[in-house]
This record gives sequence, C-alpha cells and structure tokens, in this order.
Amino acid sequence: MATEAARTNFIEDIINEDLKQGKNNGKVATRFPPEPNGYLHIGHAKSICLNFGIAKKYNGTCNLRFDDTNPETEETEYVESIKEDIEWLGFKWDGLFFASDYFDAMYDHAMTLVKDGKAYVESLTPDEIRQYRGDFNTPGKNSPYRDRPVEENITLFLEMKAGKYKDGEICLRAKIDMQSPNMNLRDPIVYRIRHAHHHRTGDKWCIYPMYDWAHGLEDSVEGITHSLCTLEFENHRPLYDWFLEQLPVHHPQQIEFARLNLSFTVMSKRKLLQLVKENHVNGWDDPRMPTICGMRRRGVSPSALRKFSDRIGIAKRENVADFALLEHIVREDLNETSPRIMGVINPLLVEIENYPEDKEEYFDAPLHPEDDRWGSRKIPFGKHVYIEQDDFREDAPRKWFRLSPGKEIRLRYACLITCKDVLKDDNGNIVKLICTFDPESRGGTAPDGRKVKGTSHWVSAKHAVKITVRQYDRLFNVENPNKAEEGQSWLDNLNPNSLEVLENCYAEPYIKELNPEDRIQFERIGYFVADRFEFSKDNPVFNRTVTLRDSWAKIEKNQSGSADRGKGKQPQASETAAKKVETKDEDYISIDDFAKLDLRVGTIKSAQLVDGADKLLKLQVDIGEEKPRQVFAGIRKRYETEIDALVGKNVVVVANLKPRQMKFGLSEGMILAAGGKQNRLELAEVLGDTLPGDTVS
RNA sequence: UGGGACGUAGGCCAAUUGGUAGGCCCCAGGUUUUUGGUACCUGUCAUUGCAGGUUCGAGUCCUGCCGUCCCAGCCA
Repeated sequence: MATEAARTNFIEDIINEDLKQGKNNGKVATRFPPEPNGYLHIGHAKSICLNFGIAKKYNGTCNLRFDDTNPETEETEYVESIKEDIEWLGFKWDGLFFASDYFDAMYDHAMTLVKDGKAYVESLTPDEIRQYRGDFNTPGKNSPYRDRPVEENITLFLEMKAGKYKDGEICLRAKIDMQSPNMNLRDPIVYRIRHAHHHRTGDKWCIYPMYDWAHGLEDSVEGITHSLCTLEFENHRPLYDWFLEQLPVHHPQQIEFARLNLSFTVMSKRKLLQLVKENHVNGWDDPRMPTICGMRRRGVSPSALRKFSDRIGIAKRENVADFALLEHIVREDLNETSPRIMGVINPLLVEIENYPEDKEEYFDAPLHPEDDRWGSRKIPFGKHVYIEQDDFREDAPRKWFRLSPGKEIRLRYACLITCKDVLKDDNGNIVKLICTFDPESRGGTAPDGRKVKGTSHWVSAKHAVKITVRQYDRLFNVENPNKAEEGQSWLDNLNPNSLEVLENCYAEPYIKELNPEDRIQFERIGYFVADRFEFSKDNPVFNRTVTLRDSWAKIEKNQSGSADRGKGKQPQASETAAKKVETKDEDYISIDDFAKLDLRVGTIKSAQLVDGADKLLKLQVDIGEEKPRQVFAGIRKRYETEIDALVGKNVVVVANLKPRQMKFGLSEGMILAAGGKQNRLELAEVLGDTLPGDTVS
C-alpha cells in the first residue's frame, strides 16, 4: 500500500520513456472519450481515473470529449449525466469537446483523401460489401468501384454530403488492402449516410464519419499525446495509424489496456439497459447497479472509487476484480469518514425494571471513536430501549457474549444491563425483555472493574425516530453472471434477495441533523447513506452501502455448519466468498473445496478404542509438528481386532480443520478413508518415502 | 480456420529489465478494543501455462506446443 505511488503501470512506463526521449515536447495530454449513449459504470471509472490520473501525475491535460458520431443512438440526456458523474468522481476536464465540433475538418480531410486517390465512393449494397470483404480464411475482393476516377469520386462525395442519396445507398471507403489479414484494413468505410437529427448539429449533416476515421482525428486536433483505450481496439490501431499517416497532422499514440470486469455483476451496456428496461432494478441509479450514479446512491464515496481504480491496477490481461476488494476499500474509506450513530434495524423492546418510570437522561457519545475532531452528541436514555433482535438469544450458543437470560451486557455509552426475564406472546414470539441495570455503571464502565465483553447498540424507545432502511446486497448470486446454466439466461443468476426494505427501524434523534447523501455508520451494523433523492427529515430513508465485517457470523458458521440460524440474514459479501469445507452436512464437497484441504502425511503413533463410541478410534498422529495431533476416526469396525497394526502406518491427515471439542476429547484433524470391504471404512495409506508433515497432492 | 493480444497463488497487481518471486484482497489464527468494527501481528497459498534450448544463473532471451480473449457493423 505504501508503495502504491511508487509503482508504475505499463502505460506510465511508456510515457516515462517518451518523456526521456523528449517526445511531444515533454507534454502529456490524454482524454476520456465516452459515447453519449448510456450511463457510465465502474469500468468507465477505471478509465476516467487512468486518463485524468495520468494527466495530473505528469502535469498534463485531460479532455472530456463526447464521441457523438452516430446520431441515431446518442442523446443529450446522457451528456449531462456523464458530466455529472465525472465531476462527482472528483475530476475536472481541461477541455470539453464533441466529435461533432470537428465534423467540418473531418469532412475536409476526407476530401483530401479522395483527391489523393486514397478513398473512393462505394456503390455496392451493404450486403455486397460484406460479401466482397471475405472472411478470416478468404481474402477480400476489390470492389468494382474501387478504381473510380478521382473526379467522379469528388462529385459523388459532394453529392453524398448534399443529401442526394438515401441511407446506405453509397458510402466513402478508404483504399487500403482488401487482402489484409486484419479485417479493419479491407477498405474500411469512412463516411456513411444517415438522414438523422444530431443532438448538436441538428440537420446540418446527412453524412457521418465512422469511429476509426473520427477518433484519430479528434485526438489529433486536440493534441492528445497518449490515446488510451481498451483492448478490443488493438486490431484498430493499424487503421488509426494509417489514417493519420495520410495527413499532415499530429499523430498521437494509441495504447490499449484491459477493461475492468467485476465479479457478481455485469458490465455490458446492453445488459445494464435490460436490467433497467425490464425492471429488475429501479433505474440506472439503483444502488445495486454498477453504474457510477448507482454506486453514488448506494453511498460509495468518490474517493473509494478512486482508490479502487488505483488498487486494481492497469494491465493488458483480461481480469475480473474481486467484489470483495471493492467492499474492503469502501469500508476502509467509510471507516475514516463516517460518523457513528446508533440505529436498530430489527427492534426488540427492553424494559429496565429498576429504572424510574419517568426519568430520562442523556449520555455523551463521540461521533467517531478514533477521531475526536468529530466531537460528540447526546443520546437520550429511558426506562424502555430497543436493542437489535440479533443481539439476544434465548439459548446462547458457544462463544456468545451478547445478551441472553441471566447475562449482563453493556448498552454502548450508557450502562450495564442484565436480562432477567423474557416475555412472549401467544405464538411464542419474544415481545419484550425485562432487564435490570447497574446504576453504578454510568457511561458503560463497570464500577468494580468487572469485564463485560458484550456491547450492544440501542435506542431509547421514547425518543426513537422511525426510519426506513433499504438493505442492498449483490445483484447476482454467482461470480460470473454472464455464464448461465444450460437452458438458463444470465437473468436467472439474479439474486432475488438483493433488496430488503425495512420500515420498522429506529434511530437516535441525531439523524435529524443529517442531509441527503450524508454517509454514516450505524454502529455494529454497517455503513449507510441518507438517500440522495428520498431522504428528508420527515421521511428518513437510508440505503445500506456495505455491512461491517461480521466475525461473529463466521464463528457461528464455522461452529455449526448450518446456516439457517438468524432469520432473514441475507447471504452477504463474506459468506459467498468464504465457502467452507463442510463435510458434516453435505455428502459431497466440490473440487474447489477439496483443493483447499491441507493434506499431510501423518504417522500413527498410537491407537486406542474409545469407550462409549462404537465407531471411533482415538489416534495420535505425527504430522511433523512438535506434538502429535489427536484425531478421532470412525474406523473402529475395520481395525478393532488389529488395532496395534495401525501404529506406524502413514496416513493422509486433513490438517487445516478447526480443532473441535468432542465428547471424548479434542479432535485436531481428520484422516482420509474410503469405503472398504463390507462397507467398512478403510484408511488411505501413504506408501513410499515420505516424512510426517509432507504435503499430499 | 487467417490475424492480433494475453498466460506470475483462489482474485488483482509487482519484480531494479538476466541475479534466484513480493504487495493488496480473500482465507486461518492471535493481540488491543465500550462497535465480535478499526488498527496491529502471525500464518496458509507459486517448481511463474507446458516442453525444450541458450547461460554460472531465466518469470525475464530463443524455439515449439497448449489455453484464453478480440476481429468478418454503413456501432463505438
């Protein structure tokens, strides 16, 4: 992390080299060239950060240029949203341009090409053009119109511009090489006829330049030095270069890098559009969308997005960035910048028996535990408070140090309470907890120094402000949504629980101070943002940006192996990523899981029967560690009569399992076995020259 | 199938340009803690796609193979 600034990517290496050789008079000029036909997403953010970042790093410039060469798909609406997104991300463009600003110059240059005999007007139909072009194996054929006299070409091109022809009737082509193995060089089309209204030039033009012709020229007139684009344009570079070589103009260098892919989401314009059109999400700025405006509404900060772009790096290989990395960086960023507030998502009423009925008091609580510049606020307290349902268990599991009957916990910044009684309704649902508090524990510290490990967030029932909380989760269930199961579409990978709206939540009065887009942490729950559009003092709506890391959830999961404990808990970030090796509840484990096993050679040092278990043997196995591991194996039936013969055998031990306390002792591993004769488990033996502790693969 | 590119841990990115593989995320464990958060520490994880060759020495150079991606729009 510390070396991030020092580290260079391959593009910077190229620029450094160019600078060293005095190219471009030591200038660096980049540009971000979106087509205004859709909303920007996090992949664009990578490109924006790259282009603007390089300009900044080298004291150069970066333009925003809209590549509006196709009047049929482009709209002003998109222009505005793109500008807004870039500014929000924290970048300022040096020049703001449109490809359409250069239509006149592009036309003039095309005419030069025609006059130089390097371009001709094509009269073949689109279909014929395709046929003449050939394919990968078949070289193209020259068009019969390829050798039209220059004069004729000039006339036709003039007429073409004047509107004499219909769409597709004729077009202008560059005369390059119909035999080229690079399809882009088989006489590419330079101008096509489109009788369409352009969002900026209106009806001035009925011919529009193609991307390849336009892009290099745009870069050229703006004096761009390094034209950065994505990998799919690699095949276009020879054409980019060819066009510029035909003219006496500045020739920028095109460099391609790999676009960003993110796990658990889709990035293609088409699919994003489909999600919106088919109402799988609520618009382009739905907080589940990977669009910049979506992430903004989700509560992701511009700095987090910039950090993310930095951290994923720039390279040429196809890549899929980890969604977990994004989440990590968002937490990292929000941890530093978000004030802490208490809010209860799933309230459980607590009555404090020994607290006076009408009394209320205020506790002082810092807004940020690590940064006192934030100051503090007062939190009201009374006889009735809400705590989180998740913070109470009637039957406390192992390692549980939150509230349960008879146990004492701390109400954060307030006092210590002990659970005395649990009240239920006729259906057995818990409706209220009766607790007592320790009047000496003001502020949350025990007067006698006793350790109270559990701390819960809470809200005074009397002062609570009702809020709406929208809990967002990953939009898709699988790492790569594009890969659909046989007979299914990518849409079948959508996570049906990606949004959960909770109306019955409470927060402390401090939330009245908040404004739309303020980012906060609800302590112990996660980071949230006051909705950009819907939040108001009367309608406090919060969107969950990301949960806090939840190590209790992991402990519990590892303990039980059964996930269906806390109701309504959605699969969150960590769970999907941390697929655990569970042999207990599932008959099969995947190859992936199998690869995670740490298999070691172990020598059996001793073996004995386990009293009271008719399947188990207790083994001490040396796997090269300082002490042998104690392992219980369900192989008694097979080896009962020859138990001593086991000693000295080399077996395969699964060494990276969590030690488990069993009725008969601590189990520190498992031994690989297979179904042997008469359905009795037989140990897998390791033969040959091995030492205890060797890894098995 | 012709051409263009790319292969370094489960993911992403490095490696002084030929000197013996490192960081972040994830995962596991621990310390601190009035957030089971944060921070900090420790650990697991790579014979650098494979096979040859050159060299005292190869992730870096050479040869051959394999795999993945891109290109046959009058889209960008």
